[in-house]
Amino acid sequence: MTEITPRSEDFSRWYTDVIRRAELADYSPVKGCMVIRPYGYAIWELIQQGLDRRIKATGHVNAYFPLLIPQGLLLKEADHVEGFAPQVAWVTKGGDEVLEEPLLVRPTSEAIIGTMYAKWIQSWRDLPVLINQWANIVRWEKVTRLFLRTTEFLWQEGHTAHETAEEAEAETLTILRLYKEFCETELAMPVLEGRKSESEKFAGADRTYSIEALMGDGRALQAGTSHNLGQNFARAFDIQFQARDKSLQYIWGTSWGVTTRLIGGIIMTHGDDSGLVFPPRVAPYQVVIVPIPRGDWRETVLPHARQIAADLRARDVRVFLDDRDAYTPGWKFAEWEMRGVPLRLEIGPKDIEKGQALLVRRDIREKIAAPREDLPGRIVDLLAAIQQNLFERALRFRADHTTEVSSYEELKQVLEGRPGFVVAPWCGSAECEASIKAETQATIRNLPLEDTAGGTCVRCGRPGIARAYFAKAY
RNA sequence: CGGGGCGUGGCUCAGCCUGGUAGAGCACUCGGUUCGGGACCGAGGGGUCGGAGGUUCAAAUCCUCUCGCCCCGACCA
Repeated sequence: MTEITPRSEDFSRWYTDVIRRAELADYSPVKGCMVIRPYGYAIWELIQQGLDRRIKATGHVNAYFPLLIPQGLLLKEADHVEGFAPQVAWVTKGGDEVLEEPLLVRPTSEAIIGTMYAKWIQSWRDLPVLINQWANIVRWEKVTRLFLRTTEFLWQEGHTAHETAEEAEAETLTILRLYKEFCETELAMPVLEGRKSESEKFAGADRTYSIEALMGDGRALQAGTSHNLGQNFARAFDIQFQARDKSLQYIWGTSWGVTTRLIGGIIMTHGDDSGLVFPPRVAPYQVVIVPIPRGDWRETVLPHARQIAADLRARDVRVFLDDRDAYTPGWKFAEWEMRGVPLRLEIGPKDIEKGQALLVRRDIREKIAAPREDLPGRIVDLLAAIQQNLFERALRFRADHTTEVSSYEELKQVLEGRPGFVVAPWCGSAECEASIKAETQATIRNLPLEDTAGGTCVRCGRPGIARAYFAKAY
């Protein structure tokens, strides 16, 4: 069996080892593209459910736009082209016919959706348009990494059109908060919400906001972005409406997305040397039942295990009954721990005698002898407790790995030693940002939403416009 | 795209330097005994050695080119 490199020894190897060993994903014959295997795809489905519910609850609807985009459409927004052109995959032939106008495989859908919005929007009465799409995207990345950066990936992308700048800004922030709440509630992954610097913002946006998580190795992961597009795409794609005052106006746009990268975030936030640790709310299996085979266990033990599984399913608990007899209980314990199942339930002759089952928590490895009566209720409570504990643990980790500094020497020193977020005043200049990046590899992850101006720039000593969160990032 | 490393049964690797009939452990299949922290015995199946070309009587091994993957940088969700 493939050994998993301990997380404490080599984080990168641990990450790829555990993904492949747990069968979340595998490399494919296509360069830069991975296969998301059933156990990994189940997590994505749970992410989709949780997110889709929230997106719809805030008034958005789903639609689907074409994968292929005519070259001419991409060219319409100058910053957008410049930002995405290096990453675009092209279709130049259909069958053996060379296309008059090449098609690009969408790296994002502003261009095609903007084009349609121009047709659909005539009046202020048509606004807002609040559409989301679940789709795949292709970006020709130089270097790929399972879940974190692959040539093709899955995501949701919201694209909205509004009557006023204020509405667009409110939408952008609504989604940012939605993402934060989702990550923290469902994934037990704390995130910092904030605004991106000019140099880090989306190609074609006025302002980009992001949520940033901290991984177990002290590097930051951008977990989601929400862009206020201003009227840039409206002008480029001629998305106009007649306003209440009869004047012709450009709409105010937003776009926002999160991707399958979130799965990488879950892995790197909660995993340990024994493998994966899944937050119950997105765990493909929340409980695995391991019956202890002794004697005629199929007659004596298995029926109890089946009954417990049925009771749990009735409470909407995702449960797997591992009754395979090719493996020993000890093997199954290790296997399901590696696969990150939050709660294991062991049941054998001894337990049946005592009218109990043995529960083992993945997060703290606590063993609990639980009486058979109201076992499902106890398990539901335990799953909630595990979810809570994982979030609090991650929050503590982030607090322990966030350092405020006031001098450049201090900033460099902290970044060399213990990784994590480093908070320091910044003057707002791209020059300081770039030189800090060049000298420390750390980038400004984002700037807090609340006004935090004050102090002097950690790099140049001019007045600070904000306390910036620096980190080495994925 | 620059620097480094690696491609040999499903996985991890040995063999390559010094060319001479492809190996190990794990995994897999079948039978049996087991099973409360990664069981054991017995019998099996499976590899044109990443690909192409070259040198040679003979290439996993030597030479050239090429493709892929991993790690570190620059770019990005």
